[in-house]
Amino acid sequence: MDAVLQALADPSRRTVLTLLRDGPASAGDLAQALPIARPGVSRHLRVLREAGLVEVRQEAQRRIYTLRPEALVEVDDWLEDYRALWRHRLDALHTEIARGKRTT
Amino acid sequence: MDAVLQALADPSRRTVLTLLRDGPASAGDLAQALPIARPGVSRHLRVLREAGLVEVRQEAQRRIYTLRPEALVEVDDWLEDYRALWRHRLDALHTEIARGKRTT
DNA sequence: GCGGTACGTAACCAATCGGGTACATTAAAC
DNA sequence: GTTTAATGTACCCGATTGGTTACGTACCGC
Repeated sequence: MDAVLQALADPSRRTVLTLLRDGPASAGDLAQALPIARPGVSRHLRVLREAGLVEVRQEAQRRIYTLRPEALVEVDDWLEDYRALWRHRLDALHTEIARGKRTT
Repeated sequence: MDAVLQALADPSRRTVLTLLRDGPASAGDLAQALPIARPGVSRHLRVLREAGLVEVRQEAQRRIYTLRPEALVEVDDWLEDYRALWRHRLDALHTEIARGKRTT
């Protein structure tokens, strides 16, 4: 969980995930799609891999990266504890509007 | 969105959110529950506030922080694009694995 | 007023991060 | 075996982070 949220904090890494949603891609392809040089992308990919968000397979000299969306289930589960709260809050808000009241 | 994920990357800040799930708390209370000194907590609270994850109200000398779980809806929405993917993956693991195609 | 309490902010510092360039490595092609 | 392509790693460097202590500020009780 920690590693996943850490990985998601960086915009470049989130872009990589977005790109991989369209299908697997090589490190070079990903680097070309980003505004940073290849070694930088390589390090981002390492972080994503260690967080379990992508997996890699070797294909000749290329390393093909694939999205592992299951890793995001951790985040989904973490959110679960808050979902009830924000739903309750939105409900309460609607109720207050309906009744014309305010709290606190 | 960016600010929210940035805020969530730090474990101390996530702990603050967890604490606030039990109800509003003063900055001092939160600091006492964390292994870091009050000024550090103050800065964490600032980050959380600027991300919209908490809100403050003044009560005499104390500043009472309240969770704003709605801010997490952003993350929930961001996850949405991936949810379909991981469900599909879990659902049809055996059939989809054979997919080795890609475009150049 | 004056002192104490509860904060936030400023200044500082060590550590980490995210970028770059240069080099190492691996596999294919010849 | 030498060359070329693809990619990771090592190293450096400036910026940011997360923690500290010291200080400033607002509020209450006296």
